[in-house]
Amino acid sequence: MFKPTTIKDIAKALNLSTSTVSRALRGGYEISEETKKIVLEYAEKVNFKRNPIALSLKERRSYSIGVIVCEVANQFFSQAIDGIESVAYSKGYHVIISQTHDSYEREVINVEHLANRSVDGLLVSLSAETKDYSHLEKLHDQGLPIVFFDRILNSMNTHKVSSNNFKGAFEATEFLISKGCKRIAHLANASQLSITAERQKGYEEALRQHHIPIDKELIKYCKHGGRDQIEVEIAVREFLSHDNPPDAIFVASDRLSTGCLSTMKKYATHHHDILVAGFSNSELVELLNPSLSYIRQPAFEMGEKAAEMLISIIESKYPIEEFESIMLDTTLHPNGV
Amino acid sequence: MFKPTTIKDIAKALNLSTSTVSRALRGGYEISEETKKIVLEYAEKVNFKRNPIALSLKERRSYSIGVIVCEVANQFFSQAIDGIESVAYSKGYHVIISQTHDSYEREVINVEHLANRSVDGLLVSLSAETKDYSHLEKLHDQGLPIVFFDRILNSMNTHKVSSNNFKGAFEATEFLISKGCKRIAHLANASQLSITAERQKGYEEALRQHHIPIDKELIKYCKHGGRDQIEVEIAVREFLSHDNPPDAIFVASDRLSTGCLSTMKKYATHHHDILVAGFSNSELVELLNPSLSYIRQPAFEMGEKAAEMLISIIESKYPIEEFESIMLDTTLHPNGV
DNA sequence: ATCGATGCCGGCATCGATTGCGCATTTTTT
DNA sequence: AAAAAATGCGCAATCGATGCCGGCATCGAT
Repeated sequence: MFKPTTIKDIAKALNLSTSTVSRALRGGYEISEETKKIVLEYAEKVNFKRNPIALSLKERRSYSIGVIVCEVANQFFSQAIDGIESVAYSKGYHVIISQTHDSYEREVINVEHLANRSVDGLLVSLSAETKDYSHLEKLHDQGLPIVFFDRILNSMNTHKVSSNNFKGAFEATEFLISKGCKRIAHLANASQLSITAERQKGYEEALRQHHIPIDKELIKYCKHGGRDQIEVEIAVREFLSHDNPPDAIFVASDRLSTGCLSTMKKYATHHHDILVAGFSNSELVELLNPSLSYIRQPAFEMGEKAAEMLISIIESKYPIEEFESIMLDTTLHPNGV
Repeated sequence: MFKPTTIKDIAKALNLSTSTVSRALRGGYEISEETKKIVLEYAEKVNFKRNPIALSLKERRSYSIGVIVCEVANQFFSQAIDGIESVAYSKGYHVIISQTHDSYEREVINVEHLANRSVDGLLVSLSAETKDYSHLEKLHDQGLPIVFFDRILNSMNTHKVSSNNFKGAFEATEFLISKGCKRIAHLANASQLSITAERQKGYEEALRQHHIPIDKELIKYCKHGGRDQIEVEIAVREFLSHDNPPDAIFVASDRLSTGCLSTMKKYATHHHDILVAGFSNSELVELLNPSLSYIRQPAFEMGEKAAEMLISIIESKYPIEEFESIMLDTTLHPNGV
């Protein structure tokens, strides 16, 4: 069937040994200019490409990095992936993308799959459901380079890239307060995620500084990250049907933001009275109705940084001792009213 | 660094040969139950996983399939990828995703990259810029299985999956006519794409059947598929500033649809007088303002079908002679007015 | 008792590319 | 002119897993 030319074919055709061909093809300090020219020309002619799989076996590495995200349909992640790819390609690495759909089982399967010597390192943003991290810790202990981005595992000693979630949440909440809102609800992601805790702290701190009491009934978590629309819908409808309903909602993530708006449009007759601000990297935000004030994360840059860090670990000669945590700033985009 | 246990390590530890261990690990009809048990237990204990790279080298295949799309941020493609993955995983294949960003150069690089014996087959949706298909034809001639979906290359003799673009376009245009529109513009994708031609035919046929003259000035192509927002903006602004401007726009693809709406919101003071209908698989469509009537493609199913077809070619013992072209129906979702 | 049949397992080559070592020549040095 | 150095290239091992072939023992049959 599909059978590309190998170094052996060239050797046979040119009546040389495979070693000579191999050396002629790369550097080749020990090969005469003449032979080198013959080999290179012939290789070009038969469109020779070295077999990366054979190389991986020999070199015990694959020049590819694995990316674990909840889903590529999420614009934050697709932008981050663009950043990852731009760095990876420029350094000669493949990128293999794997989606967890915020499921713990899928995360375990995908991580094991990728780790098994087919990637040189892993870029991970945790699934919303994940509470047990042993699948990652085991691999990391065995020496597989791992860098976290966005949804971080604080307890693991490695590089991490995140955005300033506390500040982003704080600014968004303060913006809602500045618009006169007094009862601000918080629609949050799964409680075990790093981003959830950080964003909730920012939200609470803003309320505190403006002397607005924190009402636990106005904070709801989506433990599957809004994997099913219904999960978001239930939470938002509880807000809406509250005896003393909120006059604003601060939403902690992309998927939840749009889910929240859909629900409001569907069920709230008076939805223009409720301001919504949330994290979103969607390019369609400005076209939404009800409108959404949004906090944007520098997804592309986060991807770039994470990929650079991972590749630096992979290519480091010695075990890394000192690990970095990078935090990038978000931007607030007010909208509506 | 990262060094997983190999079959050799097990052999040494158990004082057996590698062949025995190998056979004990899989079926092993020639190995005594006793040795088999010892090997399996030890393998389990040291968490042995066979090295897929070594296997790929030996078997001359990788159990992975490559997917070439313009970008994963596009919901149509991310949904198609979900379909592809669901089939691929269930049959034991990896999925490697590669983005062209509608650039011809990137397509060539990515295709070559994947083809080089690291994938067993390719699932391709052409880039908007691509006019020369030799990079794909060469590989196909060499025997690499290729299946097209969505953006098809008609001249290549292989399986193809598309949606009924003609019918979808026809219905959307007819819908606009039924709403009383008389001057319906068409914002199209790159002219060499299969979907562009099919959708344009549907549009023109609807006009013809309703005795509306076809005005070539009301048809504009985006030859980079709307890779840059500015490309769409220029086209739409030309529509808007026309002496006799359109009262509706039929848009041929997802990215163009949203780009069109943005531009209208930005520049058209009277944008509510212009109806817009277009292809879109975005989950946010219902929340858009200006509103959009949309044609939805069965992206997930298209991905499933394409993956099934590709895997059937890969696993077929004999060269396939008869190729299929599958066409799935779209659905129209009217909105606004 | 000898031969054949089986059961169980090890040796070796293989997939494609790389590389240390070593063997020829040729060129340079003394 | 003889010794030393340099040049150009081939042999064989290696990476991990597999599978053909062949060896050795045990058993039953003739």
